[in-house]
Amino acid sequence: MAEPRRRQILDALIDGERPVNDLVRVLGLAQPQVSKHLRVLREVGVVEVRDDGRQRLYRLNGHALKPIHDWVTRYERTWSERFDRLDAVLEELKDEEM
Amino acid sequence: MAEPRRRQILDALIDGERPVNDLVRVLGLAQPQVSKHLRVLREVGVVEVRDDGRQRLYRLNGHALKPIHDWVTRYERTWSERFDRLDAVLEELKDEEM
DNA sequence: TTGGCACATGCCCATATGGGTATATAATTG
DNA sequence: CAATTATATACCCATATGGGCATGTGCCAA
Repeated sequence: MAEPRRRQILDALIDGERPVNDLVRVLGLAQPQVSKHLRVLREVGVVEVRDDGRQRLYRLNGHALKPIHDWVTRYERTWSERFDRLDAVLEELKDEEM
Repeated sequence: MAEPRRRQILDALIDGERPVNDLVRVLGLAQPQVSKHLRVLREVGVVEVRDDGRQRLYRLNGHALKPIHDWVTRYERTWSERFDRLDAVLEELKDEEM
């Protein structure tokens, strides 16, 4: 997922399934390389395939991204103002204990 | 950030700044390698340093993780039930238009 | 059934990456 | 000032990674 190309692929799939050739055009990369990236994404489970005649339609499986989301979210408090009020409250509680 | 060791470092810093040697112990890796990882993290801006005598205290800068968070969050709808109700509403609106 | 698509796989190569060891530098202590 | 501690940097090396090219395989159309 650190790979720019792979993120490009996911971004391209965000609103529906697409055949490989579409992605080849989007990435401006040769077909074999795209297939290779797709293989990796498949193995990680972030995309899924469906055979359709001689095409293979790839689609997202965002579920596989949840762990990443969960991980970064642990750090959200370090930038989000959403937690400022909460922090204040906790601070008050701490004071009351003393 | 794809690097497990680097995530370990961030996890170790999550509740406060720490000198390099602490991280060396946490990672169970030699000091130079840890310093190298820290350098990378520093260059990306996800950690910051502060000199303290002959120690260097590293701390998180979660702000640099926001882009990652924002990116994965775009995919949240593909797994989160949070959007199910919203999807239903949009579906209804669509029907009304017709 | 033969030719042409759409796609996957195998192989090669250059570069990037991460770990290991030795060493340099700055601050501290005696 | 010498020795020691904390950290960074420089090199080296093995492996991983990504792209390019050639080729294999399944499916469809004529």
